[in-house]
Amino acid sequence: MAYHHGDLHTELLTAAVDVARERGIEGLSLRECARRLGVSHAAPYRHFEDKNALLLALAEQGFTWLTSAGQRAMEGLDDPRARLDAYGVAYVRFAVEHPIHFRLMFTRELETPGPKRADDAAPDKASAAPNDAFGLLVGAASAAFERDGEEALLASVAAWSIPHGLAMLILDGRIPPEHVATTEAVEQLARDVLSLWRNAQPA
Amino acid sequence: MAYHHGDLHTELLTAAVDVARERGIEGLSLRECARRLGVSHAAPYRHFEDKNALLLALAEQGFTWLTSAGQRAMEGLDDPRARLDAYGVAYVRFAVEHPIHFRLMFTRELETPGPKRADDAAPDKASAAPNDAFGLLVGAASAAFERDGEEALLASVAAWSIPHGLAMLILDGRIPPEHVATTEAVEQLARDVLSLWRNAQPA
DNA sequence: TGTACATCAGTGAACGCGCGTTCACTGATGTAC
DNA sequence: TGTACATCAGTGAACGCGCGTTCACTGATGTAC
Repeated sequence: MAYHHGDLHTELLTAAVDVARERGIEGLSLRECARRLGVSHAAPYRHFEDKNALLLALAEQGFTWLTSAGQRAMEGLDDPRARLDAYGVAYVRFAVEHPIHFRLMFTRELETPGPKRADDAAPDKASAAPNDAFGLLVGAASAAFERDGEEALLASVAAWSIPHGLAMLILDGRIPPEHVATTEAVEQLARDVLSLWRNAQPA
Repeated sequence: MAYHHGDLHTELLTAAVDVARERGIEGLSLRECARRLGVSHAAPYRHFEDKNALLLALAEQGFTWLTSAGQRAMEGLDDPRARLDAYGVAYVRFAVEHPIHFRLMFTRELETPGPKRADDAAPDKASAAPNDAFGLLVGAASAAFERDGEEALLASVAAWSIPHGLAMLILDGRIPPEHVATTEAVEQLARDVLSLWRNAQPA
């Protein structure tokens, strides 16, 4: 293997996901990633400022993937409610397929980079990726619930809660295994849950 | 202060919550808890077998509290849908008031004690506390959705997803602050979200 | 009431660990002429 | 085509850190007689 690695940046991202899947996100270390890639433990620092930067990069990648998965799912659908449900199903599927990314995306501390809490400048170089994903949701939700302005936000939160909650419950192992054994089963479960609420009667 | 501490067991639990609130669950260490209680760092081992045991105790405490909060919320209500909604609101409120407990309750690895994975005996001394909380939910959900048997589970998952998702989104800072500024605001938000779904039309 | 003793909850020194990060370095790569 | 040089991506030794856990110990507590 050459001295120069080729694409260590990208490989670090995927190695990090592998490690985190095996050991949990808390068990993830840069040194272990380097080890697996057959590279010295200082090498990652040529590609990421620090560990947090790598985690942030994964989160951003996750938001990008989620956005395109959502767009793909809603493609060709016209009915606003069908579109919203499709997004919800895609959301749950994304979480199940990319659990590390998903968790990282919602780990609050990652948002504002690092330990420079009381800093001055630090222009919050949060990426636009989360906003894209969220914007997509707001659009779909306000159309489906026929709300706008102030109420669009409420509709978005409502629309978001179901797939988010279901995704979290699945990732945390709270759903009986037979309902999450395959991707198809997961999608079916998500659809069933959504339709159960659609058919709910006002109290 | 006496040589004997009085009730170190209990105080360790509350100290752990304090530390975790400040530093995050990953930043929680037994040594820091001991430090804060003015006790040597070995003292906790008189009360908990290891760190994981303390975390488990907190999770169990959380389930107990959640169960009684749910029962209290549904007390005196007859309509099944009103009962389910009350449980949901209480659920979100509990998460906001006890975020550390809540997260610990759903951190999967905690369920089966410690590193004895390939062990033989280890009769899985998981407590009944989670089952109580879950049983309460299943009962409320199947009554509200008028499902039983196999479908009761689906109804439960559906009923669980909304408050769980909303709770997680709040804890992870994804809901605009004005909606979560006070306990009352949180309860109102939970009610609004639930009623939005109750009034949703079939697609 | 007093004494002997078992028990229990603390102490503090010590262990080994893996980690994040920095640093001066060196080998590889590619570009200007 | 060949050479000089800047740049960049690696290396490996070293730093300091806080942690979980164990151990032999000691001081306090309470009970039996």
